[in-house]
Amino acid sequence: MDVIGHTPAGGAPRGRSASIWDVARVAGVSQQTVSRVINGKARVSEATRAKVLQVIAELGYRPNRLAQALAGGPARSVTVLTSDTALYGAAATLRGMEEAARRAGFSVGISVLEPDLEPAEVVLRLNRPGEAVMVIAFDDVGVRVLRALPPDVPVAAAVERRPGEGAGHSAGHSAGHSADAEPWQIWLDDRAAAAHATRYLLGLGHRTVHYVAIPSSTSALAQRTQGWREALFAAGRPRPEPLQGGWSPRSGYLAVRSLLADRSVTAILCGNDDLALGVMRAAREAGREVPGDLSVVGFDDSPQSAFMNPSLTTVRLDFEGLGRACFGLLHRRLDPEAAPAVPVWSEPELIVRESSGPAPS
Amino acid sequence: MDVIGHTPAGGAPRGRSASIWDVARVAGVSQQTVSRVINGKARVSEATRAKVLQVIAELGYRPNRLAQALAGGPARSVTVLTSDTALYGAAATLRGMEEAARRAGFSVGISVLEPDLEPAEVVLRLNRPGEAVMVIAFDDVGVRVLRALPPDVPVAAAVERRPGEGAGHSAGHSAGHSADAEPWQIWLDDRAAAAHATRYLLGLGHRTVHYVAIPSSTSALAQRTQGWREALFAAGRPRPEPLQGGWSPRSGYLAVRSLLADRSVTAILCGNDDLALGVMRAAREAGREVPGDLSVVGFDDSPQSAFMNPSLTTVRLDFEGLGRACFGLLHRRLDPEAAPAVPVWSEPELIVRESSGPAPS
DNA sequence: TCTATGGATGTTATCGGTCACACGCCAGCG
DNA sequence: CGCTGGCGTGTGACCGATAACATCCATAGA
Repeated sequence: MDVIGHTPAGGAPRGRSASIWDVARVAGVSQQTVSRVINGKARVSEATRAKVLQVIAELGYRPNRLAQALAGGPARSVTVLTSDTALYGAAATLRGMEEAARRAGFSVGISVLEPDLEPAEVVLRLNRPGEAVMVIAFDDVGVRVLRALPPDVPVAAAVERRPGEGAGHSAGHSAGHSADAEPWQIWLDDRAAAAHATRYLLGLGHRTVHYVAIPSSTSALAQRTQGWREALFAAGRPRPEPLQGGWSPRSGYLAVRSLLADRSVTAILCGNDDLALGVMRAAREAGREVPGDLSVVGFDDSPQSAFMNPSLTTVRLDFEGLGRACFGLLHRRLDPEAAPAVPVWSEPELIVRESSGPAPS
Repeated sequence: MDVIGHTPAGGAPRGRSASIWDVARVAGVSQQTVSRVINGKARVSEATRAKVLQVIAELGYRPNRLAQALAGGPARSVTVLTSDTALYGAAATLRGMEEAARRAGFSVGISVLEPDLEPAEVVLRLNRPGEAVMVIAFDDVGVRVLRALPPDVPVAAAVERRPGEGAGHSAGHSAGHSADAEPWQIWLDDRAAAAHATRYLLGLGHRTVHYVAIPSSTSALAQRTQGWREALFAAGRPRPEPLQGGWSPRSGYLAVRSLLADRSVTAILCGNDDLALGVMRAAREAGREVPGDLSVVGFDDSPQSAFMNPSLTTVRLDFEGLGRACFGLLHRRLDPEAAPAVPVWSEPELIVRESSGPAPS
C-alpha cells in the first residue's frame, strides 16, 4: 500500500475516509495547519483558513475523536456510570447528562453497574486511563463505585446526599452545591422535601405519617428518611419505624400489606412513585380508600403519577436539571476557562393531587 | 484505599499509567509479544505468557481502548442511537443492548436523537468513521437516521416493522429475523400481537375495538395499527379510524376524551401502556367504568401496569431480549467467527388483567 | 542597510497500540 | 547433510491526530 498515493476523487485512499493528511494535501498545506484550523487555537491567515475549510467541506472530512484523544487533545468524552437505566430517576438524570454533554460536544458512554459489581473493576470499563466519568449514585453500588474511583479520574456525581453534610444549607437556587471538600458532588435537597411532604400530611390532620423507604445509598440514614423523621419529631408526633421497600411497585405493595390492617395508619409517604403505586394497590386490596381512608404521597413526579387512579400527590424532583448541572460541574473541572457556568436546577416541589386528603375523622 | 490500576510500582514514567512498552520492558520482551498475550490470538510460549501476565498484574497495566481502536484492532465499541431514554420501550431495549454489549467486552456509547435532528448529521457524533452503531428505531426519527446512515458503518437496529415485509413469517422463536435484504434489522411481531389483542376483545363480546396509536415510525401504516385492522376485517367488524396519540399518558387522555361520550365505544386498544393510563383516566372523568363499561388494553407491559387501578391488560413485549438480540446481530456482523449465536427473545404475549372484561349488555 | 521581532507555516516526535513481515531455531525428511 | 516448515519472537510501518520546536518571511527599529 502506497503511503501518500494518488486518490480517486482527490480525497482519501479507497475505503478509508478522509484524514487530516488528505485535507492537507488537497489544500496544499501541512497537516499541522489543518489541525490549527480545526481547533481554532493558533493563528492562521484568513486565506489559508478559508481554503482549508473549503477542502474540509468538499472531502467531508471529520476529525477522528479517538486519534484526537490519543494524541492528548482536550477531553471530549464522558462515561456515565449508573445502576438501572429503567428507573425513572436514573433515566431522567441520564437524559439530562447526555443532553448537556452532547450540546457541549462531548460523546457519552454508558456503563450499567450490576448490584454484585466489584467497585474497583469499573476502571477497566473506561476507554482510557483518566477518562472523565459521571456517576449516578442514588444507590449503594453507585456510592461504592464513586468511592473506589482512582484519584486521577475526573469525576462528577449526582448523589442522594452529601456525605458528612451537617445541617441543611442551600444557597439560593443551588441547593446542595458547595465549594468545600468534594465540590464535584451534586444533589437535591431530599431531606427538606421529605420534611415538607410530611408537614403537609400532618397539616391535613393525620396523627402521624408512615414511610416506605427506597434502598439507602449509604449505611447512614437516608436523607428522605431523615427529613421525614425530623418533621415528625419537630411536630412532636410518634415516629414509627420506616418500612423498607425496593424500587418497584411490587416492593411497595409487599412492604405495606400487613401494615394496612391497622386503621390508625392514615398517611404513608413513599420513597418514590412506583412504591406509592404499589402501596395504593395494597390499600385497595385491604379495603382502604385513597384518599378517604388513607393518604399516599410519592416522590419523583414520574410522568405516570398525574394519571394514576387516584392521581398521586408527589414531590417533583428536577432530575434532568440535576443531570445537566452534574455535567456542568464536570465540564468546569475539565476546562475551567472555557466551560460555561453550571446551570441551575429546580428545588423539589410538592405537587398536590388526589391521593392525599384530610385525615378520616 | 488502594485501587487496581493505580500507581504502577516501577513501570511507567511519572503521571502516565503503564503502557504496553512499560510491560514489555519490565518483562524483558518486545511490545509485540505483550500485545500477543493480551489478545490471545497468536501463539506464545507458556513461560513467556506467564511472565507477561505477571508483569501486567504487577503494573496494573490496562490496554488503552482508544489506541487499540485507532491501530485497527477489532471493534470493541458501539454507539446506540435512540430517541427518548425515558420511554419504557426504548429504555428497556437500551438496557438489553448495553448488557449484552458489556458482557461481550464492548464499550457502549449513547446519543439521543432529538426530533428535529438532521439525519445526515449523526455521523458527526460517531467517535470515528466506521464506528459500529445500534439504532432504536421505534419512531420516525430513528428510521430516518437509520436510512441516512452511510453504507460503511456497521449497524444493527431494533425497528417497529420490517420495511417491505410481505405476509408475516416467523421461524420458530425468532420472529422477525430473516436472512434476506437487510438481515441486521430486528423486530417484535407487533402486528400479530395487536391482532391477537383485538381478537381477544372481540371474543369478549365487544362489537368492535377502537385503537389509539403511538406515532408511526413510517409513512406506511404501523404494524400495530395494521394488525388491529386486519383482525377487525377478518371478523367482519366495523373498522373505525384509529385515533392518533403520542407516547405520553396525556396524549392518550386527550386523544379519547371526545370519543368516550359515545357509549357504543366499549373497547379500546392502546399503542402503549402510558396511553392506556391516560385513556383510563379519561374514562373515569367521562363517567365510564373500566372494565364494566369499557375495556382498555395496553401494549408493552411496563412495570407499572400490573399495579394500576384497575390493573392493565396488556401485551408483554420482550424489549430487553430484543436489545440483546440486536447486539447479537451486530456482533455476528462485526466478527462472524467469534460471535456467539444471536440469543432468542420472547414472542409477544397477552397478559390479561383487570382492565378488560365482557362487553356491557 | 542590517537586524530584531513576531506572525504564519512546516517538521519531527509522540500517544499506545496493531499489523505485516523478517528472522532465528529446531525437528522431520529425502 | 542440506532443505523445508512451523513456532516463537523481534522490527518497522502505520493509525490520525496534537505538541513542541524549527523555519521562513515581512516589517519595523537602529
